[in-house]
Amino acid sequence: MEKLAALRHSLAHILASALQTTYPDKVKFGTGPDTETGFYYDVFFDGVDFMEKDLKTIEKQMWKIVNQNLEIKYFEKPVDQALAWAKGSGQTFKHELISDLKAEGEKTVDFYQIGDFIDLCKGPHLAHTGEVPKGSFKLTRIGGAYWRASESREQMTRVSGIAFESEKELKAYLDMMAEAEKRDHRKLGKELDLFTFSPLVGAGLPLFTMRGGMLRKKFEDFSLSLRAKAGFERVWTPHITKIDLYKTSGHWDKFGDELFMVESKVNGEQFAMKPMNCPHHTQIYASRPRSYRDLPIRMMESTTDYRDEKTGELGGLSRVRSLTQDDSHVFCRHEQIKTEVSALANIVKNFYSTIGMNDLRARLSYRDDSDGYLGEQAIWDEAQKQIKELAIENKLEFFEAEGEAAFYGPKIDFMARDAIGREHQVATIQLDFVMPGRFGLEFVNEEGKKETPVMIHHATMGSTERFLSVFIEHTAGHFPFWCAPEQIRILPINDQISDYVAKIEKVLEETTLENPLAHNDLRFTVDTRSESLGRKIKDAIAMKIPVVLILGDKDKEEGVVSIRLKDKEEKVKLSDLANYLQNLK
RNA sequence: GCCGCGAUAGCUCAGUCGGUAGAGCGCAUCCAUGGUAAGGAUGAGGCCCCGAGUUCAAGCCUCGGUCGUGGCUCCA
Repeated sequence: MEKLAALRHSLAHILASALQTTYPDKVKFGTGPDTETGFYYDVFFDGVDFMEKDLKTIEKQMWKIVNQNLEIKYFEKPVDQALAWAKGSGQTFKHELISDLKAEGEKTVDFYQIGDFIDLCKGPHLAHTGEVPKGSFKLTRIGGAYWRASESREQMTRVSGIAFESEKELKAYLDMMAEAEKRDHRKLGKELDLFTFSPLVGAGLPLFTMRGGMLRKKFEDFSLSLRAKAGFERVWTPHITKIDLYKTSGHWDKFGDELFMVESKVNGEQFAMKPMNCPHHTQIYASRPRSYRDLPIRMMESTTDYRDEKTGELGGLSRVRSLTQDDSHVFCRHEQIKTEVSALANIVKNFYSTIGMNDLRARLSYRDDSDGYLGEQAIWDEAQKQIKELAIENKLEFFEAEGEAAFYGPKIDFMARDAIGREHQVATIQLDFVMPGRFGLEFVNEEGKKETPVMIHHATMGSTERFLSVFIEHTAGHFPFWCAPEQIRILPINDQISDYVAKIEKVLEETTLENPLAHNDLRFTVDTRSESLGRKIKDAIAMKIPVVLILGDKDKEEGVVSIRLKDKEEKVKLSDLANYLQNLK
């Protein structure tokens, strides 16, 4: 790993050196670290339009440096000399970095030199540029990046590359990326006719087609049914609200800019489109006096929220402005937290193992020292301690992350690994000791005294839209039988067997699946187009229909249907067809 | 929101020097009635994203907007 880091680190310097040679006096360098897959360098181009097509030239120049097998020389400079160097060479960003080092009390600064190119850096580095293995790296893209990751600072150009220890590994990575591109849910959404966007409707506002609508419904129903079994009851809340609700909850201060506003034409009254549901749910809780005997109270909903996300952040279904949450809230006593969180963790495990995403990790998301969190530190400390205990008790594979908490409490965020090894954040369980107090929620305890309940927030899929983007890419659009919008397609070979087709259709119509996931009537179509069988099969495969029934004269004579699944073909007797379908996964 | 890139038929895309537009697939009609990944013929289909500007003339050049996209920042 150390070796790989040195390689990538050195490549960042070689990249910078190549840029320096190609654009003398026109580049100012920011920082150039190694990354999980390669390296990048943030540079400021002065009067140069650096374009994607220029990457090839730079890459060639980099290989030139590699082939010269230059020594990568380490030396130290006293901090003031380093500052003088930065000033003299016009490297204003480097100057800023060195100034900060000086302010931190550093006496000397580490440098590495490749040929004429000097850069401050801690290393590690290769000893010579010639150690870069043949075919081990590639410049991939350019993008924008803020200097020091701050929106208020200069825009740099980030030149990124990928690098591995061998050409073979590089190729494997490129293959993985190509596979990811093939599975891109935006592409599949179009090809499989699942969802669309319209410029007339607006950015980040997906429209689900008939097929996509069915897919959504299957998952929303599944999520609701799992929670119903755990004692959750359905509520319903309106999509707009007076902003007072969010002023009370704290969302107004934190997310006010991202609220869509609606104004009454009658009296000018302002309403906000709801960006989340917890505050509404508190008002259901608050609608009547609650006794400790009523707790825990478990509410669930599958409902659409609206967030005015910055346009640059929208993308496919991953980040939208209308997002549907399979949202749940538990109101309970402190001593009930364990049981409730465990039940929710089980729902999450059950949901993801059922759909074949078994590789789940939990991220325990804690607060950091920054502002913007509500509630006292002592309460947070207790909540974070509990979260960790719960993760251990529930045997979750977890890691801890500071600065990832919600503003009202710590979270257990679940990350699922998909079929090509990428991790996606999906479910969440959040402890909230803040919001109930802000809304003055209470219940009467055994002694007749008032107590404040704890709130537990949970979403199994997170947002339906984002979840579907993950699931589409996980399955590459090969949906399991239970949720496929079109489960079965019948392909008659000619027009003369329509009586036999009708017979099969009747069987399908009369079959109700008993599988709890697919508890419903079968969704099937008949391809009656006057096309060749080859064509019909090709089209059915293109649409990734899980079960294709081929019917011709021979099948009719034998009283069978020819079934074509993704990976096998078989013949099934007409009398066994219903049973066969019951057992499909 | 910021830094780039892009938008041409339903889809994927080509369009040279500024001179009013093309392919493949899909679609429609007809023929062919077929056995496991493209049968044949014919035809329809264009506000070249929108709005200004430059020009005798704009798909092409300039500016603004919309939408998409690669990054950054943000994410209840």
